[in-house]
Amino acid sequence: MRPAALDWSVENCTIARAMEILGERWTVVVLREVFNGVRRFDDMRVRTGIPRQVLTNRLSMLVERGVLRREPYREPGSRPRHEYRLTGMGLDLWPVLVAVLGWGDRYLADPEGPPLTVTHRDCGAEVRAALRCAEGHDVTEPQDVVPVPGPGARRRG
Amino acid sequence: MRPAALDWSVENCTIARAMEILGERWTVVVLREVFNGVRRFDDMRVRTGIPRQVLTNRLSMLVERGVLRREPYREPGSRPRHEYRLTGMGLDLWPVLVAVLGWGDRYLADPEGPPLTVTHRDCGAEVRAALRCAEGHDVTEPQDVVPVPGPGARRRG
DNA sequence: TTGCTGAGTCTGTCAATCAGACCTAGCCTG
DNA sequence: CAGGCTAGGTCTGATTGACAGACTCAGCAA
Repeated sequence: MRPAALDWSVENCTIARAMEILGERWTVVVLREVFNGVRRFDDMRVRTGIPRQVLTNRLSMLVERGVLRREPYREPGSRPRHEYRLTGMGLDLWPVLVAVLGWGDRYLADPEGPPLTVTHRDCGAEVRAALRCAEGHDVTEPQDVVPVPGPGARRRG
Repeated sequence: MRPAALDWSVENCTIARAMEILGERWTVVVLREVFNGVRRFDDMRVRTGIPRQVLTNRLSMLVERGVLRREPYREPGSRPRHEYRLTGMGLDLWPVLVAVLGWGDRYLADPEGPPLTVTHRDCGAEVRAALRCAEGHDVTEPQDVVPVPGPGARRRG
């Protein structure tokens, strides 16, 4: 059976566009750091082992794309510096990070368990990414999700 | 304030491990194709424009890592071939793909809207990735999620 | 004046990406 | 059974990116 997807163009696919930002080796690791509250160049570098040049590139790319912003700050007794903080666009990446974390925890963790969990501030219970439809139904089986062309779909030329 | 994360090692971080698989330029795009039902080498290549060599590499990497499997099939009147299908581990990437799609749709879509939506098979309503805690509370604000060291956490040496 | 520190830049090496040409197994047609 | 077609690749060479290690630079402090 010929997949229906073959009739539709992928030139404006938003997954591809998102992966142009997120799809470089270290980008998501940098975002993990920022979500964890690590906001300064050298802290990130020491923790992650990312080469300086690459970290510089990734951070400026993320600033340029609007995911992070540079925020000046000044600690008493040192000169003014800046740190990297999430913008609204960046904060909205939480579900992506949590989804990746959940998958990694399930298939790639060491036997003793994952090194990090995310919890709900109010009740302390573990937070996970779940799929839900606009009608409020939970979607647990992958087979229950059907991709369909959206408003911006274009036929292939 | 010094971030607590600095005390913890990241060597066994499951996000980093997941991104070793997902974090290459084309991997997620390949997965998007497979989730959309496009399972054959040439269909993918024509649709995505991925260079042959790279597509070969990505597919065999994904097979090797257990995300895809090669399935032989035979269409009447042609020789036996094989196609790529998701394993259980691969199917569990749905929440990741949907989360990326949701973010991309929100910030990177063309004005006329996203080219693809995912819907619930039963009711046809749009499916989105949401965060929920184990107690069943919905988590809508990024600030309501708190990262804490998990069972596999190691102090930094 | 010299030194320290956070946040870089510069340089050279090595690996990955990419485009484009070439190859190959099995089927089909003449 | 020779030749062609096609899906699914290899091979080759040019460009880009990752990486390590050394160097730079601004401002504070001794």
